[in-house]
Amino acid sequence: MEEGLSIGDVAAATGLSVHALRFFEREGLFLRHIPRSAGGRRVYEAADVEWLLLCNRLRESGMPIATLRRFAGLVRSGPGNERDRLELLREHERDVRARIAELTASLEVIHGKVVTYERHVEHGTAAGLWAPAPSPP
Amino acid sequence: MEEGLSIGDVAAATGLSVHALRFFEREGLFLRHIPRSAGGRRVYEAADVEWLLLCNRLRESGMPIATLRRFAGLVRSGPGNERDRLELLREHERDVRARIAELTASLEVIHGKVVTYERHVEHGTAAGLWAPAPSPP
DNA sequence: CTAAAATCTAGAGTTCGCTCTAGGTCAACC
DNA sequence: GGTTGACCTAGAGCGAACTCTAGATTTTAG
Repeated sequence: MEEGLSIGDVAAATGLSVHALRFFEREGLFLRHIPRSAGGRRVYEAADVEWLLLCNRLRESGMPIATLRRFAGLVRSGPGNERDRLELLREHERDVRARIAELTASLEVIHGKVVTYERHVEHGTAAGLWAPAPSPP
Repeated sequence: MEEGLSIGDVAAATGLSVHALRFFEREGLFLRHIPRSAGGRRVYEAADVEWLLLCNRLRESGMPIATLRRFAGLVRSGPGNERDRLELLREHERDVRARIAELTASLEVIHGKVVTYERHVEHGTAAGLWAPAPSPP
């Protein structure tokens, strides 16, 4: 057992499938070319896993692959473009905040419906319910 | 100009495209069969628009079309299944809260990155930045 | 009356983000 | 040394949710 992680190790460590890892590589989402062993297998390092964990955060928070690729490209091309990286991250932060606000607004509507239905189920009050013939939403 | 809204009116009122409205109909997302005019055109009513606005909220908050179809089916089949509707809505509310929590957690990580880059850009501190050769994330 | 705009149906096409298959090679265990 | 299991490449396939096309009809405006 040498230094270096197999694709299976990385999959286990990141929650990504081996298919997804090969896909990420094709998409140019890594910070470096992943070297191969004598037998042609990918050999990863801990830093790759850390990067992938950040990628997971960015993906989970709704960043599209294309944007992630841009960010990876900026990081890959080394120091000097930190302003660009900052701008990209700030924009994503704005998007995430907007998405949270939107979800919170929807949540209030949905919770209102839940409360209405709870009252209906418990007290037989039908006011505010959607129904085809008798009562509306 | 009689009672009844054209598909274009409903598109304008809901923000959905006319294509999407026809698609929604094929998918069984309406609470009733939308009647046609003498010339074969869809004739909607205000209640359809209200339902679509709720659909928009549910869709924006991440409810899949399949679930929306189940909900529409419950409402369509009239009184008697309010417990099922309540359960469906509660489950969705749980999903939305979970999604908000996930986004909030990611937001903290992202905001941390933003702060790190801000410090770097303003003070030349590179600690905590991803870079290929010199400095890691 | 005519030309343009809106609508119709049926079905094909698109985008995103993987996921899976086929047909191998390579490595690890007993 | 053989057989299982992990891995390889290239490329096809998939599910979700629309979106668009084609070709015909209908409505509206001038």
